[in-house]
Amino acid sequence: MGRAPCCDKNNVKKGPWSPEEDAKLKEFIEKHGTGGNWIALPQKAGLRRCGKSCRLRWLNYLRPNIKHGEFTEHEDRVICNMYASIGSRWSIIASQLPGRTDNDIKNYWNTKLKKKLLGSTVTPPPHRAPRQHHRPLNVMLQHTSPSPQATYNSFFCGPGAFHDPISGIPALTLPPPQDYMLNSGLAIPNASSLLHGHGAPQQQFHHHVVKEESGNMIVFGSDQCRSSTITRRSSSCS
DNA sequence: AATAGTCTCAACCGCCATGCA
DNA sequence: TTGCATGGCGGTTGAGACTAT
Repeated sequence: MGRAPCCDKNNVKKGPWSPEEDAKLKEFIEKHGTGGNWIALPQKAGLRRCGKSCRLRWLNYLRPNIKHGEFTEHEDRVICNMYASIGSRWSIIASQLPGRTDNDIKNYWNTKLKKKLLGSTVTPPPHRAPRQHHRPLNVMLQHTSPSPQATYNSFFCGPGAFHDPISGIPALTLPPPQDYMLNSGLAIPNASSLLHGHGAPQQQFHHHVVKEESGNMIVFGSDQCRSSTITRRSSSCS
């Protein structure tokens, strides 16, 4: 027996949302809220849409204070740093960028930022480990390879790791094995609260820490790479 | 101007966690 | 304790826009 569908797919409209549908959804939620039940919402709102689709549309597009368009340099840096630290946890990254959605950030990373970082000579990183979301970060990060950490290592530090296109030096390299506290105010201003938010006990954060020192960006915490720096100018994270 | 190739991003898919009966 | 319904998430897709030839 397969998994029950979340909605009657035959009676549900797919594809791009029309302005009328947008208006209906927005008006309904502004009047009544979501009612804590997205599955029932489309029927109540008179929409022939899947509840998940409504949720996504609201969160990614209709919700107030959504920011669209160009990412700022600061946002770029936050995304780079957090990706280096926690991997593709887009919702967590999005929580650090008010007005940005996880979908937005994910798209931005996949289409622009990643290319900026990797240049054209590097093979893409291996696939993530099977997803372990909703798990405490510290557990995830200490998990067996390929973990986000391993993924990150091979991504940024392994053979073919990306280099500064101008100087040719490794763009992100790492010091010898050592535990570091997640203490970079720049990297993840409230990473510890993120950990707590995921129910993790207070422990040292055994993972990469991205630090900025006088214009250089350094990532700490690998078990195979040495430290060095890159210039901000040549860093694609700028 | 036409066509092919590439890029962007909204939306969908399916998995997993959580809450509740 | 178990099973189901729902929420939330990350990965992927595909249509339309854009660019190159």
